[in-house]
Amino acid sequence: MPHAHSSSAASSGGDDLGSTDEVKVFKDEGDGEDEKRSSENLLEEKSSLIDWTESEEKSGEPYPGKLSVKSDLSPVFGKFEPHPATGFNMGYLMAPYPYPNGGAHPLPVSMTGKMGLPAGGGLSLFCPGGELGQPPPAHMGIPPPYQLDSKLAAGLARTPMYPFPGGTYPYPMLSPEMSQVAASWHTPTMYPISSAASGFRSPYPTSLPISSSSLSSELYRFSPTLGGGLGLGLGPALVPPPPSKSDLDSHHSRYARSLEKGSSSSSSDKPSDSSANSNSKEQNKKPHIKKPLNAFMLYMKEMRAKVVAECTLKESAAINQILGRRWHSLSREEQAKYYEKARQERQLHMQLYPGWSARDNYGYGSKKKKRKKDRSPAELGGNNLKKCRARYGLDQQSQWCKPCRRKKKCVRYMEALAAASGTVPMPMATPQSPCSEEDVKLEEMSDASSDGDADTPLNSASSPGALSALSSLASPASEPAPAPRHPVGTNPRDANNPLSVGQLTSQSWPRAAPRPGHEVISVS
DNA sequence: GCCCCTTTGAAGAAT
DNA sequence: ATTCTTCAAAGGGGC
Repeated sequence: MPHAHSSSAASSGGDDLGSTDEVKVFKDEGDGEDEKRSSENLLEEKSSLIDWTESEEKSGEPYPGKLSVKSDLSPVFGKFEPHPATGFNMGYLMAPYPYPNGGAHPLPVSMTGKMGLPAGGGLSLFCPGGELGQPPPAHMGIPPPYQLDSKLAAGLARTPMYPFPGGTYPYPMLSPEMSQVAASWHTPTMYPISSAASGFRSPYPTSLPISSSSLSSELYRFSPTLGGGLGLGLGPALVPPPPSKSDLDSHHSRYARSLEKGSSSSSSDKPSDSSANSNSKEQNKKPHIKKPLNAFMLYMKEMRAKVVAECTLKESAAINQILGRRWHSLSREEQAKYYEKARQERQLHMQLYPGWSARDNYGYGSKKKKRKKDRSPAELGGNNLKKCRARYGLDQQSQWCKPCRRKKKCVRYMEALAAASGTVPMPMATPQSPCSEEDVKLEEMSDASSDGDADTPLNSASSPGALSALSSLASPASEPAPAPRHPVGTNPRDANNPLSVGQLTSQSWPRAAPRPGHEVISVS
């Protein structure tokens, strides 16, 4: 699997370009020692964050009613200042992290001119209003439950939400209001039992007896499709938007419908408990108890519409990249809110569906998804690479590049990469490059969703040459080798380290790690 | 209409 | 114990 490969490749050094999120955390660029230390601090802090919430839970206060701010805030977080708006958007190539040193400025607008990229003319920005990695100011509070029609959102004026002048960030990371916001954080849940039902302070006591009958009635009563029920005043995770067409396929709606049709089966029953003789179609429509949302999912759900409204992007894949970036730029407290939320979601889920297991959902759907390792290379994108090569007349040695995944010759990518790395612009910019601005933009949107990662050298250590070739462009040879991805005790898979940044098996595009003084830019 | 993409995190499966 | 895989949401896009 590319995941594993990329992991080893990263640790083997020399592929800064192939850096993924976690590499960024442990990246050794710039002030190697300091940043490494900062990265370690970040993980330590995040780990302690979870330990902290877990300890609260263990102490019998699953919902303490407050989410106090730790006093010993890490300098890491203090240093984490989301980078301000950049007028040069890499789209899929955007790095999700702010500059840990806090002193780096993003690519100045003037840079676009230096790179031969119009600042606002031919270069259409995905997010003209500002840098997408910006988390909302804490004082803006929690956005209301929204389910903006993306089309409608697209038509909205692109007024910058955070029209901060370049290089500035107008609000402190740890505003005094943050703790208030955190303190008032309700723990909305995606499950149709309201915290209001059992009290605010401890809505989901572990001792809460959940009988099938009572639970069923509760679920029916609070079904999202039944007019809100006790969902009033609750957050977006608990109060789904009015059912849309797509919602009809959602778990909530399916589940609600199943309840409405008849509560013949206990709501706590697993879906697999229903008749095995049902035809496949019906089976597919069986109540499907979905996994509880993790912290990032909750964050995504909440922030997606906002990002969509800010950007011209519509593709969820691109939006998710932005959200991932924002996620990493969130402050400790802001993330803590979502981790706490997610923890309670899990807790409630466990109570609602005691026998449920994540494996119950394996293969859910019309047909079981093929496991990636069982897929053929073609299924994993090999054909796409071939098609892409044919399309642009590239030779067999051609490698994907990001964001267009076409070839290293991609002018825009190389320019952006060179600019981001501070190196001399590449001599790759050939007139016959297929990457026109519009082309790149379109390709970003299409190619990114049309090929797998198995045959994506940039995403795989199977092509160290391509990686090193590109990384050499982004990284001066004098730079130290990347630090280990996962220092001892920081394995992101470690159950005790749910706050790990990135994922060992990240399927993300490798990103060019930002350097102090350079913003990772985007070509669109 | 199904599946992919893309993100992070959780959890189960596999090694 | 570690690594790998799947699934959560979302919706455009490919086939």
